[in-house]
Parts: sequence; C-alpha cells; structure tokens
Amino acid sequence: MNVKTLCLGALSLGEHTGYDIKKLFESTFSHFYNASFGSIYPALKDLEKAGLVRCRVEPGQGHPDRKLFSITPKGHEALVEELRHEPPAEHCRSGFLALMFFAHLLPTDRLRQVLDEVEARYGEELAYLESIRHCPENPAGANFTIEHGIAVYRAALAQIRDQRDALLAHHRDIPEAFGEVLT
Amino acid sequence: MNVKTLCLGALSLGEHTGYDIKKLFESTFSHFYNASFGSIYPALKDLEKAGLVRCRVEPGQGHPDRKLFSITPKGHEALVEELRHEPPAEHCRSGFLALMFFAHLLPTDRLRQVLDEVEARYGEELAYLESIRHCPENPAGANFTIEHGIAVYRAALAQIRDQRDALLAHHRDIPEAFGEVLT
DNA sequence: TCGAACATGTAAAAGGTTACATGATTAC
DNA sequence: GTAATCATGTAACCTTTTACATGTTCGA
Repeated sequence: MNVKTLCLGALSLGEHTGYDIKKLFESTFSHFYNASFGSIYPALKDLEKAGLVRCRVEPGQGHPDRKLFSITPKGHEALVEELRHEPPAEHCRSGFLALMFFAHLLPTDRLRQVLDEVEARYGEELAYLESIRHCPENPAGANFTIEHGIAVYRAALAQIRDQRDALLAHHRDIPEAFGEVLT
Repeated sequence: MNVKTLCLGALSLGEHTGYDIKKLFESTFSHFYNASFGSIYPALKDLEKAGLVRCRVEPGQGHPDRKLFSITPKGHEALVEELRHEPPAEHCRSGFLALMFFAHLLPTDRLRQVLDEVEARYGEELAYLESIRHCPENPAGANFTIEHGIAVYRAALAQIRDQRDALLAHHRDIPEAFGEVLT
C-alpha cells in the first residue's frame, strides 16, 4: 500500500483537491496512514499522467487555482485491481515503544513526560474516532477501520494507565556519568 | 527513532553480531519496529566509524567471520542522549486497514482472505508475545512493550472476530465491469 | 497584527527495502 | 536432496519527508 493507491482510493469517494486529500489523511486515515504534501502532489501528477485521474481547474480567489481531481473508469479498474492484489502488510514503527524498551536508560522525568505525551495523543485520537463513529454515510469498511482504531487505542490507553504508576515507582534515574566501566 | 539508534540500543544489552540484531528485530522488537540486513549492516559500520561501537572478529567455521560488536562508553553516552531527545513519534501504516477502508471494492472471497490472513498473523504475534512475557531477566521497559503488544493484539483480534461475520454477511461483490458510468 | 487555514508545487535528502553475491552446516 | 540456519555485505531503487517558495483571506 502506498500514497498513490490511497490517493486513487480517496478520489473513488468523489472529486477532491490535493489539499482535501491531505485533510483526509489527517482525519479519517490518520490512525492507519500518513502522507505529506510532498508525496500527495507528485502522486496526483503521476496518476493524471497515467490516465487514472483527470483534473478540472477552478480559478482561485486569492490562492492558487484549485485543481479538482476525479477518478476515471480506467482509474477505478486500476484501483480495484490493486486492492485485489495488495497484501495486507503493516509497517509500524513505534518510537514510543522503542523508547519504553530502554526505559532504564531514561531519567524519570523524561519517562513520565513520554508517558504523558503518548497518553494525551492516544486520548485525542480516540476521542476523534469516537466522534465520527456510527456515521450512516460511511461505507461499512470505513466503519470497520474506525471501530478497529477505537478498540486498539482503548486497549493501549488502558495498558498505559494500568502500568505507568508501577513503572515510575520502580524506576531509578541512571547515574550522570559512566566513566570507562564498559571498556 | 531509526535503525542506527536501535542497533546501538541492542548493543547496550550485550555483545552481538549483525545477524543477532536482525533476530532481535524479528523477535522482541517485531511488534514495534522492523529492519532488514540492508539497513543493519550499514548502521553498524557507521556506528563503528563514529566510535560508538567496536568490533571483535571471531573466525568463522564454514561461514564468514563473525563480527561481534559491543558498545563503547562514548556509544552509551550517545544512546542515552538520543533517547533523552527522541520524540515518541509513530509511523504506522497499515495496509490491512487501508484495504478494509475500501472493502466495498473487494470481491467477497478476497475480503475473507484478508481477514483470515490478518487474524492468523495477529494470533501468531500474540502467542509469541504471551510466550515471552513475565520473563524475570527482562528490564521493566521491555516487559512494558510486551504487555502493550499483548493488549493491542488482543483488542485487535477481538474487534476483527466481533465484526467479521456481519461485515461478510452484508458484503456484495462488485460488478465485474464498470463501463463508462463514472465518465 | 498575528496566526491559521486555504492552496500548489519542487528539490534535496533521508531512510530503508529488495535483490544480489557467496557458501558451509544441519535437520528433515 | 532440499530447505533452513548461520553469516556478511553491496548497490540500485523506492518511497517519503523536510524544507523551501508564494500569497490571500479570515478570525481572534
């Protein structure tokens, strides 16, 4: 799965600008995919060159012309074909868990700060997903991803809240200097 | 967080070869980070050049010499410093949820196959994490990441098992051809 | 008046994967 | 005899991020 396919997928939902698609990545897609302008705009350009999307220009008022992209029949076919063969692979890299793995190397304050930050972030993501769930106009698959996100964030938050106090209580600050102990 | 920092972290646990570190990524780290040989070996080389790790060569029996890397005091300092400043960012891209979002574009058989595949994979990951939990020699942080993984996989599996039948029951195969409906 | 939202785009760099090259040993 | 495990490494490629460039409108 890549940005190009997801842009095509976004356009299968209706006509959108690159800016709109960025907002989609930041909202509905945010718990399972991210993309920056630097990958979205070139993706749209490639898709247009390949004839999978077409573009209609709307004069801009005080900002660049809006380029409204829509999917073509060929694009729809290509999307269906890709979804049929794309393996459900996951590339999850959690800086949070990587940091936690080495908790014994962190100062206590820093450990607390990391836990606070992640708890707050997951809380926000969860609140957002809860605010958009049970939406009748969503296709069934979209609701599945929302429920999945809610289930996962709830479990993650519960685990963090459950373990944080014990973790902090047993935590010892590392000594300031190590000298040549490990030489 | 990147492969270089995690290699340094791996070596903070003891002397290891690049091959060992790869196995660590595939086991203990697998639910929050992945890395291939193509990134591990160059990372180790860079770390050695920077004086953060050193290398001891053990003659190989029927295979290339084993290069045993260990962290230097300077490397330990650099690791602690990086962990202190690295933000707990996450880059999770789930091909599974991306596919599910567009479930209405998938043939029913394919949808079932995706669900089966992911359920099996999560089940294996969960079983693995459950097999290594409560290990006394693990640092507290490592156990935190294991418990976190267990909580998240359990929730994910429960959600999939809870929704899959309803999802499949209401699913309609897409028509074979679209023609010019969207033109 | 200051920042956020709207809107597009490029170029360089970072980071990593995939595929390749090599080859012995061990377990089934 | 065939596949997996052990063991290292490179090079080309791919994808994506980051930083930059530009400029208006609207709300606090």
